Amino acid sequence: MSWTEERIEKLKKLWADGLSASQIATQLGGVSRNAVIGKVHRLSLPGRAKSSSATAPARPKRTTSAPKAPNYASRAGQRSMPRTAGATALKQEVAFEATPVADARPVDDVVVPMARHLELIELTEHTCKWPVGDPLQDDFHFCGNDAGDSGPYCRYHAKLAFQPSSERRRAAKA
DNA sequence: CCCTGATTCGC
DNA sequence: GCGAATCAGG
Repeated sequence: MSWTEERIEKLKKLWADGLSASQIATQLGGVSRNAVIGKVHRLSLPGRAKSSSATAPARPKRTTSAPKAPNYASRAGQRSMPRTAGATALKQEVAFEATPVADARPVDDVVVPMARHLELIELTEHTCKWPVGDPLQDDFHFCGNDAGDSGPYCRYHAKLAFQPSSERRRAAKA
């Protein structure tokens, strides 16, 4: 995909909201987190403030014109990207109010890539059991994405549920 | 292991 | 301009 005006706007918004590059990439769809970061740089958007390092610490620079055998066995086979299974895009374009108030987000689907909208009875031991919506509401459902074998949640929700990571506590509402 | 952003550079 | 590969760090 290419960087259309709309997609760039979305990128700016999400980046400004403090979402991680991978999360932005997931929501935009069709791009990797690297693409997002690369774009952020090209747009000259302010990156994440780093204490002092990470920026200009005399790097060895990558070996130019060198075969550089990529013998990174530990890095092989673990790309990330197509987490979207034909899911519908979020209702992004819609609400784009000019309200200066920044605390009126739905919270629940702000960072959720997609959901299979499974009902309780449809859950299996491999479906993400992350609840979406209000259990007291009729439209309550579960994420339902593959939760693998290491937990009750899919990768994203496992992150949101556990470890506050290090950065952004915003989106990770209780 | 998972993740984060930052940088370089071939395309 | 784009983004994969890579690096550096949590």
